[in-house]
Amino acid sequence: MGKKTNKTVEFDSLEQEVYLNLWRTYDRLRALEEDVFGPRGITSQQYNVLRLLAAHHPEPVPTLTIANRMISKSPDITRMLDKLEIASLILRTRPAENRRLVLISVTKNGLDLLNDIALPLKQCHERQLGHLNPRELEQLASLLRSARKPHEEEKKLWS
Amino acid sequence: MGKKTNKTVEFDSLEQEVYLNLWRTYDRLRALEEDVFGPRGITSQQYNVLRLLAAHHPEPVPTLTIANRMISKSPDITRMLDKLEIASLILRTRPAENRRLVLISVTKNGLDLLNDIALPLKQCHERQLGHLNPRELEQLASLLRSARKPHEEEKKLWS
DNA sequence: GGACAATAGTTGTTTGCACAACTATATTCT
DNA sequence: AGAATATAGTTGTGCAAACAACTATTGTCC
Repeated sequence: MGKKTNKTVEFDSLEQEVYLNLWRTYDRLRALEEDVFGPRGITSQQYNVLRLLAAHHPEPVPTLTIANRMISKSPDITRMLDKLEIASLILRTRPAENRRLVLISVTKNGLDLLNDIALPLKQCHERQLGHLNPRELEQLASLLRSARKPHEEEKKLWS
Repeated sequence: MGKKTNKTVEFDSLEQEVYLNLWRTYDRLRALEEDVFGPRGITSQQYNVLRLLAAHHPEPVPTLTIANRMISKSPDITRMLDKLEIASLILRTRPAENRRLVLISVTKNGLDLLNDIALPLKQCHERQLGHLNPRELEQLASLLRSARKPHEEEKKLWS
């Protein structure tokens, strides 16, 4: 009784164990990424949007296409793009042919930011996962893909 | 040029690929869990706190010990416990021996909620990951543990 | 035993996320 | 051509997370 117990919380199932490990691991690695993005005044979601736009550059991309390709879906896409526009990292245009669309393109500023962040980010990824060998990394990526496969909506092919 | 390109965003490194897969997979599976917790007016963080308290029950646990064992660290522990206390799922006491501490214990209500949620949650985990076989699940859990190992502070042994 | 430091929580503030309701534009169907 | 429907974004609101500054209590050490 009086003894300071250090009981561990057992898992209820193997599936739960995997899920909690997934959560914890994501959380730990995310914290490292935030050390890269935070000081540069950008979130990792915003970075991924810029990355997507750069991949399509110089073609612009409609707002909701971006939203659908985001890793973590954000109904807040408008306000997020607002911030990127204020920082003049992106540009919005409303084409005359279809005035419902708002087309987004990355600016020179945006491309420069991507460029500046590339090396520190690569180093961050190295710190995050560089201790695993390529075989383990491939295996992990593959298992993660299988894990979420039944839960992916088609058409939403991010990255 | 005029052609509707459907360019995919390439990964800059294997590590980045794994990290983005981790993020996406976590996000997809989390959405499923929220379907279980949301309607019951509890978050998965709160659930994990109750689970921790139940594992120690009837011994109470100090506030910051809980905070340190949480999967995703929350500086917001006080306000989170406020909500659990209002829902009378936990109880707070300030021991006379050390009045800095606030000891938390789970109530009958809290234990009942855990009980009610156990089956639907188990079914959710089954939906999340039941399509992987036990060998794959073990392998995934193991790779996830290795992945975050260098980033775990000792002493913060969650679960 | 009184100043200083360490421990344990709390509160303030800002930003991000989620859900839903809303506006504007284009397409379809009779 | 005009009503109904579908598409594309935007805005309102409430809740949760992140970071830092603050209070209260206890322990340490001349």
